[in-house]
Amino acid sequence: MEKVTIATVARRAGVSRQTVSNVINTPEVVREETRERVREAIAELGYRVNQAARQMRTGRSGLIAVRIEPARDGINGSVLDRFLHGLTDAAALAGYRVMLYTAADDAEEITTYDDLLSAYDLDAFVLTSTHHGDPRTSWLVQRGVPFVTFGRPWGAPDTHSWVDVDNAAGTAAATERLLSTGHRRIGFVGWPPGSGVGDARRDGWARTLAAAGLEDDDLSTATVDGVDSGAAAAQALLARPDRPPTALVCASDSLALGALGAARDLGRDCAVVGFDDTAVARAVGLTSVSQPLADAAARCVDLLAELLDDHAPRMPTQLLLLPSLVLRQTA
Amino acid sequence: MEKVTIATVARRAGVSRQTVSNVINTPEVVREETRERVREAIAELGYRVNQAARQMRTGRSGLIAVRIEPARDGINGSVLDRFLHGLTDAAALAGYRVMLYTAADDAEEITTYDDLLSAYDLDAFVLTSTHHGDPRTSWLVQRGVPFVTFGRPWGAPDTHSWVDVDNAAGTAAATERLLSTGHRRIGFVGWPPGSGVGDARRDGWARTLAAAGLEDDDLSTATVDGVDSGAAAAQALLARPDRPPTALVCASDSLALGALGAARDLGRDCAVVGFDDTAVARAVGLTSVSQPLADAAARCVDLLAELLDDHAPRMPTQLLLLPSLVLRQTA
DNA sequence: TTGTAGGCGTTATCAC
DNA sequence: GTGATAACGCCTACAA
Repeated sequence: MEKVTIATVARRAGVSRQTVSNVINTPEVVREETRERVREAIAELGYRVNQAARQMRTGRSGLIAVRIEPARDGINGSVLDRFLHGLTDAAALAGYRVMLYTAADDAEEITTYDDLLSAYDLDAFVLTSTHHGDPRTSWLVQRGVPFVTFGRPWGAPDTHSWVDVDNAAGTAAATERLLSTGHRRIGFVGWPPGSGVGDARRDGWARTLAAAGLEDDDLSTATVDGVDSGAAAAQALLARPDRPPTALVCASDSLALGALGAARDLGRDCAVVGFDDTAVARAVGLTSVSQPLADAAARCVDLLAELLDDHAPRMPTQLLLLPSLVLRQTA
Repeated sequence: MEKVTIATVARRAGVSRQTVSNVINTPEVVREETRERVREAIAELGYRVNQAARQMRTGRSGLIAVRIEPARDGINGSVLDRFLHGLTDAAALAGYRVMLYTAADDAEEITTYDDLLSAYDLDAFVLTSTHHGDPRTSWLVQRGVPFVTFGRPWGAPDTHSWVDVDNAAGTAAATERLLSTGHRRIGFVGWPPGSGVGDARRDGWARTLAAAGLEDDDLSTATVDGVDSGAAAAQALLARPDRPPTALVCASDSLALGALGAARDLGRDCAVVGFDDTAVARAVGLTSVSQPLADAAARCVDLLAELLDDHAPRMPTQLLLLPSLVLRQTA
């Protein structure tokens, strides 16, 4: 089986190479009859455009790069993986492929951008885990590299397109659910202030309680993420002598799992809601807020496709997606 | 900043383009003095080879493809993700990049091979989740596409290189641990026979008990994977009127988590060991067998590098890696 | 609407 | 040991 090039197709269809190229890239410019003939030849021969050759001419590779992170504490790491899967799917549909890279920190990641860009002519990047003072976005903006972030640019101006999940809406929904099932003293176990995501999750809880006239800052506690620290924090809240909470909204499934254990140890009946709908939540029947990760990934690809779709540079677009509450046994 | 090509470097170093190419690809053929001069020029200009151009000439892209699967039941899905991370790292070290693709089934995956191969000139594939009667390997062998599998070719002859983890050794270690802590009636909660992995995990348990003169087939039960089914299976075992087991080895963390719950519900003290050391195991303090995934990934890259390293086609290599037992509270 | 001519950056071949 | 030349497959002018 010889290599099938545009020339093979041209010969088979009795046209020039250029016409074949036109059929592929700008079909509207070719007469219908010719177009059909060429298409048949393409199908018969099983011709596929050679990306490398196309890339040489156009400077575009059809490749999108995204960083795969080590599964941090593991329990919440699966979020990125689900996003990755969605991204690969959506990208394939739009005619792109996903390339992976790793990096230990922001600086190393920037070095990798440089590498990837000059060696592979990457079309775009998808950044995850954005944070305050993120040096990656400014680096990319400065060189005019197309990119989208999954996660808003915390503290920085909205100069690029991004997709994010409305974390506050998630904890708000959780809190409302608890209110609707009769709870009146609803606590919150969250992270130390300063992380955009963590603050938003706390806000959703606080805002909802305030709207119900039930706000009480004493019901909120902050700690580093983890099962043990979640247990300790919940224990402190539940052991209060005066009117302890009967339900807890948690900033992560790890914290929620700890809270669940603390309640059990104290022999207390306490409703608990986690965040991220991880495998752990599914396994232990924990009610949890679920991020629409496949959807978020698809939107990232949409925005990227828009960015890469030649034509005028349009305004950066921001998308805030709503999470959903997965009801299980704990709330 | 102009595009830096091999010609720019050649001009700067005062040599021809070909000499620069030689310095990059076959340095030993260039005189040391010249080589140094060229290397300096490369560094000064920040030159990088253009993969697309190289690929056009050599037909090799420096890309390895691997399939990313949906996080199946989720609880065990993280295994693939950890492998993926290791693969990306190891590949980068060896000068390769990892490209992702998805596929709903084997047939679709084979179609994707065809696509990827003809459009992107992929250098090789890494297959995971091998199974009995896997059509993918024969397809690849037939066309001479280099590949390595993570998972042995169940039932098929060893015609290609693979890396796998010795599942039986994992459950054997778990069983030995339980024996050494005084348990004598050790049960097994596994999957229905027929899956290579599941059968191997059962074998390790059975073999170890037999060696201790304690074999008892009645202590083994099989069920589909999942927390609930694990709970049911463990419950059946533990509720036996005559000498029920005091410890359980499980084929997965999901099953183990179920077993843990069943024991608690029955008010029974029962040691439990899971398999795969997932986030859930870490979260609930479950002792579990851990696969050396980063190592496995690195070995896959080693084998691939060997395969791609020009020269004579050498014998396929098979690597069986030993898992380790992560001790936590449950055993 | 279709065809022809060049060139993208690299490496293989073959002189020098 | 080094340099000139051609070719990989495609796309973008421009000419017909």
